[in-house]
Amino acid sequence: MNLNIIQEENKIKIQGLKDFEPKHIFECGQCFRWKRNDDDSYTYIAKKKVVNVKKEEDYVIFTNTTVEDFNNLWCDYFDLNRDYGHIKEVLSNDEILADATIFGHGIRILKQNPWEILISFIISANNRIPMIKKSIKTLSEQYGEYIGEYNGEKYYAFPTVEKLAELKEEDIRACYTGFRAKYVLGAARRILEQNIDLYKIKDMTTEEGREILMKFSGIGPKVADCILLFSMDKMDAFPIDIWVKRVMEYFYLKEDTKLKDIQSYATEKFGEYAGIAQQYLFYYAREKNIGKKK
DNA sequence: TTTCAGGAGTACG
DNA sequence: CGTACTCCTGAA
Repeated sequence: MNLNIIQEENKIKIQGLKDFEPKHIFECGQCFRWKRNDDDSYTYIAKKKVVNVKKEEDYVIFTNTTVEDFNNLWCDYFDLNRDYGHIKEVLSNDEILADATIFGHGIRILKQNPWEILISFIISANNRIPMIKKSIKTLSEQYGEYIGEYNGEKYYAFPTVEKLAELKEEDIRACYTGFRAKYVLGAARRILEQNIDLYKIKDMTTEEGREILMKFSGIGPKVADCILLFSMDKMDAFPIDIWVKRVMEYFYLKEDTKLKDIQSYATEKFGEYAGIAQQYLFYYAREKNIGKKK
């Protein structure tokens, strides 16, 4: 992408960034820690940095960062080297996706941290987004490293594997994780004790990765696919949550289709971009309340 | 005011 | 395959 980067004090303005809409990116179900501010900007912490992102007309403004960090960190994090325009064009051969990609035109898949995503999506099981956010926020505030303040809000890193592994189940339960506390603790201890390198899963096939992840107690097919898609570059992983199930049944399949059958239908239809299609469909379904019974 | 249904994937029977 | 798990929201 040909970008024009303008540096101003502690912020940089990027001109010509296509297919980038903060609301679409942060509210399509892939992340839980970006905080929406009153001015429609979003603030977040990653790699021990707090950054604020805002769209203003043709500019995307990154505040509290440098050109260096943008190039080394955020460029990759926001998947800026992937041509979403092309992907949308391919997906638009399907009539439904043609609509969904227009509706969520600024969606990008963030390249998030595998450990944080693994725990976050264990917490997401059978849970609602506001509660998931609350759990992760509390866990970070209690057990993560303090990084800094932005706009009056304190920001903490996500707790390390070691830190979570040494806690008691009640400590984790106190962070509103409910029955998932034992899964969170179990995952941390298992990774530590068996010296599991989550980054190695990136080099495996999606199928192999899914198999490994599902060996964790608390990780089923949906959570495994979220981890693969959101932190391991597996763009063909197709997580089926209640919204995706609804939207797939509403537009393509009959009611009460088995998850396995939805899965294989999506793989066949959307192929290597199934995961990206999933994001457009999820956002479309959730914002428009599609398929939900009254 | 209090009560209770609704919502969400996974483990386990 | 059916059922329990957890706890906040919002309607009754």
